[in-house]
Amino acid sequence: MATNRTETWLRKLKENGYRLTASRKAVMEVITSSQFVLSPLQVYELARKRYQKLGLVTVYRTIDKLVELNLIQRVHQPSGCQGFVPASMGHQHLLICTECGIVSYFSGENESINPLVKNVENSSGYSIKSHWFQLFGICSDCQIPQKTDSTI
Amino acid sequence: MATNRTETWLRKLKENGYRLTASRKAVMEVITSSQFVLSPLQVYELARKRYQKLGLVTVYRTIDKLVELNLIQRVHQPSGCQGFVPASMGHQHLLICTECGIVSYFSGENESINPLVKNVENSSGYSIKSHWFQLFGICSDCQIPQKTDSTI
DNA sequence: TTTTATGCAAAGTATTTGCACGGGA
DNA sequence: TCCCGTGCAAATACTTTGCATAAAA
Repeated sequence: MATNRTETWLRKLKENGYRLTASRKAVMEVITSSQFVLSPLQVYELARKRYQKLGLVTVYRTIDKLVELNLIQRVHQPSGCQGFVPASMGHQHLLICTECGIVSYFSGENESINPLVKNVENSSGYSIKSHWFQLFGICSDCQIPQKTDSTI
Repeated sequence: MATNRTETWLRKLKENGYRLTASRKAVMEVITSSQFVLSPLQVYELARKRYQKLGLVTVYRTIDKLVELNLIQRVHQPSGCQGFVPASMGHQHLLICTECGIVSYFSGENESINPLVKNVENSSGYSIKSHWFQLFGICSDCQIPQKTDSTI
């Protein structure tokens, strides 16, 4: 079942002259509907449940396109950076649970980050183009000892 | 020539029961004396100028040890995360020039980041364990059009 | 002398490319 | 029909492991 987000994505693909194929649909639906960081291999395994003939290579190629269209983003973590999540709308930052891997977004530009960036810009002489800000922690569900595992 | 930092590193290696070898010295001196993010392969190439017999495998193994001893840290960038720089003392953040790759450090905890982290912690219910904050921009040297390239 | 560290070769992973076929538009 | 997209196989990184030798302590 395609979510609203998938619809949007499919439209955006079309707008950019890409074809709508079963493979792409399967890959998009998997990433769209996941709250967790997924590696290409995980995407492949999950998407094959929706479209048996899918190949891993196509997953890589589709991921490239989705990144290019700014529909998904690569997530960097201490454990590696081969994971992807849907791109947040506007500029948002990631909050990642190191227990279950669930990802949420937050923003905090004006109040805190922008002034700091300005400070650094002034004192360093750099022209600052972008920033990364990510938080790692334990989500409320994972703080309850009994419930540590998760499904995608 | 060994810098002061290299001396410190060699001492720390010794303290932790590791042997001081020509290979390790070469690797450490290269990373210590570079202002730039270096990949294992780059470290290998540079360190071989100091110690011809060095093997790439030893570079990987030495990097592991240096990370473990908290003497170097992995740097995450949009282009990938196989680079390393000396670990900053205390908790600092990275400012990376996307033109020449030079890395510098800044701090900005109390004034801005801590309150934001607290906010997110309260509103999300997460127990936040760590954060990443990195800035990307163009350093003052690279802002002068004539001088864009760099050497390591 | 003892034991760690090294370098080489080989084995794993992860990702990309070449190419003929299949399926969207 | 036309041509993009696909899957397979192979190629290419990148990194780790096994093992006999070299070298630090």
